[in-house]
Amino acid sequence: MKQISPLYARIFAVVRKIPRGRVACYGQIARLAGLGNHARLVGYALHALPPRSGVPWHRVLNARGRVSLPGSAAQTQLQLLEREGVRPSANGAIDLPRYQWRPSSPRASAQPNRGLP
DNA sequence: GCGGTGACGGTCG
DNA sequence: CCGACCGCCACCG
Repeated sequence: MKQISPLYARIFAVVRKIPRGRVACYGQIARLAGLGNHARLVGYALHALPPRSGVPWHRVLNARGRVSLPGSAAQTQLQLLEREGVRPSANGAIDLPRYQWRPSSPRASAQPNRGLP
């Protein structure tokens, strides 16, 4: 049994809040977790995350809308995303402005997320 | 206690 | 659009 740091716990908590069919980038998670712009820590935390944690780690992408996992794990993540209705564009990247999760707009009343077919 | 590493982000070419 | 460089911080040996 490993004791996770409160920092990790906060990161995991934020990732858990990502709705289905929606994605978030590492920097966004870091900011929501109160880590500032230290997105690397989020990646590190997710790396230490066991597969059965119940955390939707597959909804976390980098700022380019690309999967950062090396090897076959990337395929797995893409498959999980596609299963939720999130599909990459022709160039292989996910349309962030289209799928990115918005916990709550600073300027509520405006959700530029329209465009879903 | 120190040094290297990494599921990143932003900038430059 | 893509690739390379640097910075930033926690974890591991």
